[in-house]
Amino acid sequence: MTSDEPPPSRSSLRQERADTTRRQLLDAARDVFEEKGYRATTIRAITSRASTAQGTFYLHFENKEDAFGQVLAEVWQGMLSMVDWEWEGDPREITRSAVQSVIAAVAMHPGIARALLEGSLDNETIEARWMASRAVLIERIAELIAKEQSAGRARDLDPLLAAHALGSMVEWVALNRYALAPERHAPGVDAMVDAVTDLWYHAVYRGHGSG
Amino acid sequence: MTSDEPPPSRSSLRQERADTTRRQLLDAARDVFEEKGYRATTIRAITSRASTAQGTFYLHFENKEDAFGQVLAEVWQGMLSMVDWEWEGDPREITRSAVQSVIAAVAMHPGIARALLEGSLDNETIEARWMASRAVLIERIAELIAKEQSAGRARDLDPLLAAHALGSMVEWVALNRYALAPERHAPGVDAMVDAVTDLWYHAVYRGHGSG
Amino acid sequence: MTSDEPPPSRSSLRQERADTTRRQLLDAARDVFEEKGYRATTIRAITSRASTAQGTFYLHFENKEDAFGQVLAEVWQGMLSMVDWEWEGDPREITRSAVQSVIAAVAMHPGIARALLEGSLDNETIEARWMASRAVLIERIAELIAKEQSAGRARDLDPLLAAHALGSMVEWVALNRYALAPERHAPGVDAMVDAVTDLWYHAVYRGHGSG
Amino acid sequence: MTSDEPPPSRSSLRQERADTTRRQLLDAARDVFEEKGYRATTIRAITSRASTAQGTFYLHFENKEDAFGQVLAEVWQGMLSMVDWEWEGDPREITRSAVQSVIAAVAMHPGIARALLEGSLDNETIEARWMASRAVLIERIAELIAKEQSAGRARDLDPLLAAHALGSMVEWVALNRYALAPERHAPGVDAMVDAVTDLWYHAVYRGHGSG
DNA sequence: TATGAATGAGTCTTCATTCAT
DNA sequence: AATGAATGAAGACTCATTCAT
Repeated sequence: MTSDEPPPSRSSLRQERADTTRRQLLDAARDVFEEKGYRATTIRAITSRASTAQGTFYLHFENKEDAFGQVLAEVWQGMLSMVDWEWEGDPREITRSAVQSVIAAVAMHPGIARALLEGSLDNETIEARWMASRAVLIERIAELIAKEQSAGRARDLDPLLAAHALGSMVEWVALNRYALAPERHAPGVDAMVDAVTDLWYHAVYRGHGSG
Repeated sequence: MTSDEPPPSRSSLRQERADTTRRQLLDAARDVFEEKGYRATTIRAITSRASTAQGTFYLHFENKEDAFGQVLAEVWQGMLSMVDWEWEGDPREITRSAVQSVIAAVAMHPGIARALLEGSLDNETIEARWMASRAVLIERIAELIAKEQSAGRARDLDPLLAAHALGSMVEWVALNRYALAPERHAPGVDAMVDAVTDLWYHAVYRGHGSG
Repeated sequence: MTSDEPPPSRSSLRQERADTTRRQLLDAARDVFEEKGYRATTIRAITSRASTAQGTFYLHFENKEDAFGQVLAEVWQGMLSMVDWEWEGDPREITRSAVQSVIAAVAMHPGIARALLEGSLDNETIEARWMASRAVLIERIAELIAKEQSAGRARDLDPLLAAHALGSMVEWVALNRYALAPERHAPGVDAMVDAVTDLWYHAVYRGHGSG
Repeated sequence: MTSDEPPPSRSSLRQERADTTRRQLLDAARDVFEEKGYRATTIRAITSRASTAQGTFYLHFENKEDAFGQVLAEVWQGMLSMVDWEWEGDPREITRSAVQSVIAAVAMHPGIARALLEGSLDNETIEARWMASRAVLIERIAELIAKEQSAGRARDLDPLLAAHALGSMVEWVALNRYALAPERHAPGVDAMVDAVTDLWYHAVYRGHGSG
């Protein structure tokens, strides 16, 4: 009682309960989206896995789209932190780190990545969110290219168009190899990262002797 | 048509009718898929546009997936013929032609391209077909790279992995820019083709002075 | 076969079937609306009573509102034909006939009348339909009053306002006595008609000695 | 308030709190019923407007029906006091006053009036309350008519039936014009009151020359 | 071959009410 | 007295597919 923590108020206890429920729902949602994809995921499946009444879902989310958004935010959180590249240092390493981040993120949550694709085709809000997210990434790539051009290291190409193309390359390679047709025995993440990094590097950087 | 043909048997007449109906359905299906996408397309919408009864659809197609497959076969036909690149000549021109083919094909049938993506996420058969189709394309790219390597023009890289990455780049750029979010004021096809070709070329070919 | 009737075409046979189904649904809808009112009536209740699948309902009606509209049209049909008064003859008889028509119509289908009231409060389309229907009736009453004024028989009063008030009187008496609170032992239709007619007559017509 | 009162006991303080809460809820309920009508009013909307938890509602009311009843009691209170006509004086003025009271009451709380109608169709208890309330009013009208008949002023008609009809006329005119379809450019309250009064008067009172 | 009426499974969402704290 | 999280029942509507004619 003399400690600097306030006694747990009535509301904080309830809050704790609510948070638990919310977490159960969010975890369940993540799992179901991962397994079933966006459209095939039903509210009932989520609440059922979370051992909750259906109505409880709507206490914590507006609707399926909202729940997916929150699941994405969490997974994205991890992905974005990975994407928080070091922009300083060896160009090749920077490139590699960027490529690695994206591919690893998709490889880690292939079902969610696939659901994102599916959700975007089904729901304009999800599409808009994703496109906005992509735009940020591409913008950063464009900035990197521009900076390297200023330093005389990168070739003379339109930074934004190049960023679009290179970002697309990484993204689609990742989605195709790890989120679509996952039955194929894809090459390991590392080999893929190496190959893509190599292409990216030579596409952007100038004169490297013989390659 | 005048006399040297046997009088059309009853069955051939019937066959002719059936072919007409089939064609109407196929045209209608193509249009509706283009407009609505895969999931949003209903059998009723197709038969309605074809001025046919709903049941008639099932005389000519097994189900929606089958109809989409047949639509795709026709459109693909056109797309693949465009992809029938000239593999001889100036490497840069070969590259450009390949890039151009893919982007133009998507730009010409954006709705179908989007529906293909959507259908693949919804239906394993469609996904498998697409993946098979992709594999052919990628295989050809890999062969091209290998050949250029033999000729000493291309750098030393894994042809298949590189083909995957480069094919993905072109494909996803095309889909993103022309089939998804088409409201964005995308750069013209030509500018995009130039930019992608340039990246591809420098990524693959060796030593080009300063770039 | 030699008669002038065409042999029943395939479609007419099917049409007949469809008409039967439609009739079953319409009858069922009328009964359920009559029993349960507007809101409490569910599609399932209707199709269940009609021994039909739920989907079949939507083959014949757009939705509940539409079905109610069609039920109303039939019942209304009967009511309107009753309301197709003779506008010539003894003023008192005209008045009586009008009053009688409305009250009898409600007394004959009290549940539907109640459902109409309920539906109007729930659904703007239904409300609009009813209001339009009322407007016609009131307009006719107003015309009658105006005519009687021209003939020097009716008092000098605003025909439209009077029509509103008198129409409301009949309508609400009917609804209250026969559609709401039907548990009360209401006076017989005839006594009510007499009383209302008498009030109406004296309210409108001029100088009748002592009454 | 200053000193001659005993110090408020803990329970009376609590009571005071409760009364405040109750009042907030009642005010909120009145406002929401007025705005949304009976069915569309949710407990959540009421407690939300009252800045109260949902559970609190059930400490003060049994359910929605009960809350509406209490709201009605308050509003009715006001309405009934208006209906506390002067039963002495010029017959025409008495009539006018009665008509005016009803119409003004509805015009003052159109939403509540509409909700009453709606609630009556939804809930037997509300319907019974209303019917009981109506009965009192009609009874008084009947008494007035009987009295006027004794005085030789009113015509020879069944007082109760006439009261039903005349009460209905006023009530339904008011509800229609001011609580339902309020978008119509209704005639002003005064014009309507005049017209209805005029009809009522001539319907009931005897021999007034030419009108 | 063509018809089109019939089927019925499947899903989101709202809301009055309860109850542990 | 107050809280507010949790409950779970209830209902409209779509659509791929079948089948008797």
